[in-house]
Amino acid sequence: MQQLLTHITNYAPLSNEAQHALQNCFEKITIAKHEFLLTQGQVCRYLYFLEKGALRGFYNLDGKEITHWFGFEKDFVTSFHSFITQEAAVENIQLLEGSILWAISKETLTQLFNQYHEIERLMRIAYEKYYIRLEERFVNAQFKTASERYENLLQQTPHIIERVPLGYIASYLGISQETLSRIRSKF
Amino acid sequence: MQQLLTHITNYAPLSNEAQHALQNCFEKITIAKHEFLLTQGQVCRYLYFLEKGALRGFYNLDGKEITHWFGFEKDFVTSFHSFITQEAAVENIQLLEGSILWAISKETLTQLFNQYHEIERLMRIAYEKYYIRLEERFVNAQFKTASERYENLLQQTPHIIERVPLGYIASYLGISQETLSRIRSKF
DNA sequence: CGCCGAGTTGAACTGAATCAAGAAACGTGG
DNA sequence: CCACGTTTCTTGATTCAGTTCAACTCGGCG
Repeated sequence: MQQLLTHITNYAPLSNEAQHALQNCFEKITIAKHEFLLTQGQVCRYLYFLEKGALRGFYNLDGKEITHWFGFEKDFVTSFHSFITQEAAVENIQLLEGSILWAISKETLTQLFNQYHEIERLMRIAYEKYYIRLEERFVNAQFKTASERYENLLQQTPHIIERVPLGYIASYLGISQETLSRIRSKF
Repeated sequence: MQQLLTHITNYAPLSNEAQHALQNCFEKITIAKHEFLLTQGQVCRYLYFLEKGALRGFYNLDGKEITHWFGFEKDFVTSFHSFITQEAAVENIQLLEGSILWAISKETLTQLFNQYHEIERLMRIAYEKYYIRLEERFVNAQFKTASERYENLLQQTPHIIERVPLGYIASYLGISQETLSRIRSKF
């Protein structure tokens, strides 16, 4: 929990009251490897902070699993589309490792927004960061080659190779597992 | 200006005071076709609301112009990365038609955030919408074929064909102009 | 020991890029 | 209002990155 607070106060300072309110509203969750945090068709009611562990978001396309994001330590994770719109999710969120998470429901978060301007500000700033990250990934996906994307990934999250099966990484990069294997064999 | 207010109060309701404050802080701008709103290397200080007209964001890669977004009526436009971080922009924003815009500076917006919780909320909600939009585009870019992406675009913004040169659209879709031409010849 | 999932390797195929040339549309000045 | 150059769009031939399908290797585990 301390990790969560220090992480978010990096985004913006928070008064003691607001910190306490947050502390009371997040609920600790521990889940085992391979379990699901969310399956398609459900409405995603929670925003999660990942304290320890790893997970992936994926959806099914023509009978194939498409992994389109990973979550690691200190990431906020949720099915953004479903969480924001409260519509049924098209994606699944699955644990890649046993993990410790902190969860807050959409309703609770909305109440906190009403009570504390500074918490809503925090969220606004978090969205800014996440928007920029996504924009970068988008540009990479559309305008870089498979090898460039792989090298990029290695620089940004070198540890990912040891923690995530190659098939998922290939899917994340938008290439087939065979192609990733060939890219790797050429260093 | 009325258009701007009705558009944003669709996102979230605003008190009269907040609406007045906003009205006083946006500045009207009219610019001619082909002119630039921003060129790479500059810091983007403004968030714009596009009342009438069209524009594109593009950057240079290996001597080629890559158009990666368009703005039309009722869009908020800016170089998000540069506006958020206040670092030098990598992209250019150019007018595709003579346009009417409303501009607000980052400093002024920040002041409004401090004064009006509800305006910061509005921005938080705007980011949510824009995040979802970008996420959708990302998934399309990575996992759909060129023709599917073109058909998608036609459904979402059918008018785009008459207003934007095909070369820019091809670039936006992440394909070459020749390929787009061939896709079109097959309806 | 033999199975199973994860990763690698090979060969044939394909969607889209590139290079090159031509056709159509557009705008500006005489 | 036409003539000319420029920009925009199309068409064809070739090339290439990455997919697909299929077989094979390797390490772990019941």
